[in-house]
Amino acid sequence: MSTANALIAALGGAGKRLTVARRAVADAIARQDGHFTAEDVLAAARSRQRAVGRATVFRSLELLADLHLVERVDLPSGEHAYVACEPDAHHHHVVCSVCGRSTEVGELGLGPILEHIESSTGFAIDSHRLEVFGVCPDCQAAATRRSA
Amino acid sequence: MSTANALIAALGGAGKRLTVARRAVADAIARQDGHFTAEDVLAAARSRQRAVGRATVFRSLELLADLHLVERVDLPSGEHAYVACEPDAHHHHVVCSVCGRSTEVGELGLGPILEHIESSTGFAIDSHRLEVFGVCPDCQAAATRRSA
DNA sequence: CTCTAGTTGCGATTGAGTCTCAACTAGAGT
DNA sequence: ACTCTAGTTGAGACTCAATCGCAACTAGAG
Repeated sequence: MSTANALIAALGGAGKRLTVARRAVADAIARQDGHFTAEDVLAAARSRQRAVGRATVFRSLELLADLHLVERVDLPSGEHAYVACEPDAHHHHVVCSVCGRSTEVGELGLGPILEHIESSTGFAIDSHRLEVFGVCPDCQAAATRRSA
Repeated sequence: MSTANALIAALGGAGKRLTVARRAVADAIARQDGHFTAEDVLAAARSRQRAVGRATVFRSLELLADLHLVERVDLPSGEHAYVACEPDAHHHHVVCSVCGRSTEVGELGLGPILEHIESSTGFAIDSHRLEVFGVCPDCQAAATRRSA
């Protein structure tokens, strides 16, 4: 599972200790498909006989979020979830509202739009969040099949 | 306070009863400047001797959100807040991270971007949320003054 | 004025997320 | 390999927003 290793390596690179608990969290995240909640990670770690304390999961998630290895997403339902993501470029997530899987999309020319907002409102914009929700190809196909 | 009346009128138009509790909630929302949390509304109603039950505030907020009279915003801190907004056009909010005041900005050519996402990912997009955080002109001025 | 479905609000409950603090350990130093 | 210590962990108590159940209430139709 290279993703878990990538997470772990990144932690090390940030001068953080590579503890067993963090490896367990990284591992749990790596095998999540799509978005996941803190509880998911907690349960995943627990079910793989490497239980991790609730507090630790939250702390690790916060740590990973700081390093931009995971990103926090607020689902339309109001739930707080996370998605693993590439740390490099600025990007956004498209979340499937049926299966929860998420896909990254790169920066897409939001820049000019933000500039426009800055100049028209006078705000000094320092962050933004674009969350897109829809139905992924798989679920669309499944839906079509079902209704046919 | 025309905003409160607008909210109330809209409720009536949607076939909902115009109860005292709802008027109180509408009133509380109308005098909020910027975003507010459910607790703010609760406290506001309470302090104006027209106390409203906690549950009722949440129900009313949900109702107003359904009618697009308020919109739910997730602050970077993870807090759930609401902002009053015009029900008409599609628009987004720019929230000041210092004072919390929010400004509406209209639709800004996000359409093409979403289409691009649809075609490149195959997702059938049904909703999106753009939240922009920055510092409003007033707070920028205040900050400049302080550091000068 | 009456009737009743839509609403309300109290209080209990849930549950995510935080905090405390003693015990533990990764990894640098020797 | 052994030691030392600051960073880290975890159990569980705790907080507090948010939800629920249900009996009482009331807006508004008839």
